[in-house]
Amino acid sequence: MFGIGNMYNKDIEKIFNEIALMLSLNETPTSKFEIRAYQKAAFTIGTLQEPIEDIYKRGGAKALMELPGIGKTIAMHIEEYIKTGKIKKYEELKRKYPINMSELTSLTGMGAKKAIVLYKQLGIKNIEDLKKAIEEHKIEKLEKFGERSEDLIRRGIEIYEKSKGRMLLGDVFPIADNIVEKLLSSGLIDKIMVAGSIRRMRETVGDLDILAISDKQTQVMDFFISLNNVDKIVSKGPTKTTVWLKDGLSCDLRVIEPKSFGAAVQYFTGSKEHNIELRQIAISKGYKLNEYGLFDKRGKNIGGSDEKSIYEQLGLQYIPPEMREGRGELELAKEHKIPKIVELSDIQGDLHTHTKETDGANTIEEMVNEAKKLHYKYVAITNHTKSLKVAHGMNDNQFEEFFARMNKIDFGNIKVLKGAEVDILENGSLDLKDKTLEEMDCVVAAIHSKFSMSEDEMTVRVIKAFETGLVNIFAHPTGRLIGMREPYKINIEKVAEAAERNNVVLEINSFPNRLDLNDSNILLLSKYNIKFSIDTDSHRTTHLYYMRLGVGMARRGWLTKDKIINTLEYNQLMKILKK
DNA sequence: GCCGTTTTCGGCCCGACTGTTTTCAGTCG
Repeated sequence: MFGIGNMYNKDIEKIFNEIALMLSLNETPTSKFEIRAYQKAAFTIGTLQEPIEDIYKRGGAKALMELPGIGKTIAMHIEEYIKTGKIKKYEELKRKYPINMSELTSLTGMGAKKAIVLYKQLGIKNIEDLKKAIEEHKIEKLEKFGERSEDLIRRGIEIYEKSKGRMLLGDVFPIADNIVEKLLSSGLIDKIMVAGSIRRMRETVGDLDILAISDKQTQVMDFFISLNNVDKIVSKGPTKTTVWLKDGLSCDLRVIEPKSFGAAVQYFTGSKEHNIELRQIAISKGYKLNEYGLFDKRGKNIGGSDEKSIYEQLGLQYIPPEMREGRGELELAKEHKIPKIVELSDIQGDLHTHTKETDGANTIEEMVNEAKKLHYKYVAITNHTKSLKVAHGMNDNQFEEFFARMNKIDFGNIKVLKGAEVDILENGSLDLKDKTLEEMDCVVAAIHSKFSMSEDEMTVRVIKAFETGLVNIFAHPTGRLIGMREPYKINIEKVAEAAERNNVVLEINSFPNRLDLNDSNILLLSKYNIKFSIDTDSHRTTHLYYMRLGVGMARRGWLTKDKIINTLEYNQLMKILKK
């Protein structure tokens, strides 16, 4: 599932996006829409829940054509790629423009047209070439480029290299909070809100979108660019100012009129795909929707101050930001069938945490106290087991001793569950004696070694572990680390089937670089009758606050409270955890 | 190139800001 198979999706998505970019170079009146068609097809493929070759194998080109935005021509391209590994149309365009288009256009301010000017004038094919040209100050001498362009491209490359364009959601939150706090402290702002992908809780964030109401536009913008976190001003106007932050992230501040605030919040929260669909619904009802409001046929403003009412006026149920990804949520909203998705306040405890005994930074007392501050009813302490030597994993005796010590501690008004994050060994057995595991309240099992097995081997390994009957929760099921490590190859659907049979709960790990399962995994598995647990995998007290990230993933995966075991009261939870 | 309870042809989301210019194309979200 996450192995070779999904690579086709990524490759084809990239190829279609590149075709779109290259088509934009010799734009004729009709090709503008051809460009859009390829972009739309790329989006569809990029968000598919299963390998595209599976769809093709199942129903051929006909099945492909049932996907949104994919017609005869594009289906043929996909077929060609699956059969030959190549797409003729792409190869031809590539011969004409032999440059790394997706890499170059990922730079801020760089689109296809500028990229091709650089190629034709200086032979620049990729970011490496571009870096050299900048060092030699060749860019500023080009027509249509100036000193400022060169400067912005230089900074764009730095940011690209630092973060490959996006930062982890968990890293961006504090940055956003800090800016909001400072802006509010200026006393110039009546209302402020962070929109964009951070509001939708995407696992990585490309930039910050902050919206504010103020009658002192110029002063607000001047205050904004004077913040000490601002590295460079990209653009500055009365309604929109863009800066680069020292953290390596770009940040937009928009000052909005009160009567347009809801429309702006809706618009800048996105996603782009959601908004396009929403505008089409507006058009079908004879309205026009933009970031200033909702307008009727005569251009009369009929809404916009309040985000919720925009959805209502379009005959739609309100859609939580995390669901706004163009994945069918608008159809549900039309039928008023948007599920009541889980909220952070539903969470009653954390079932995956570590202490000093292994690789945690805090004592059990410190961890439990912090959990109490969050008003949790319970917390499970789940230290590593002996095979994980780097984390000082404990053996059976050490667990016995640790649990004996726990028995003597008065934790007060919170239940502290005895547990472990037990390694699933290469052969699918668990890293502790059955007896030790049987005595625990909460056994979390995980893969920490031998990541490079084949998909079949890994799937069998995990299912074997489930079949011991001793596993409560399967932690970070795909093993990916965002920006660092690909998921191991595993058939996650077979794992879900086994989880269903063996009453194993799948984890939604909230750690910022894990977020595993992620939203697409969750949506893919929604057809199985399984439960999830949203845990932080905390290694210090501050990590307990990552819970909101995991809840964000769950919300993006449309999960309701009843699917998540750590929303239960203690007694109910223990029934589920019983072996 | 895709698509259809307005359509198998004629539509396809829309506005702000920039740079290098003298009226706008390119880029972004």
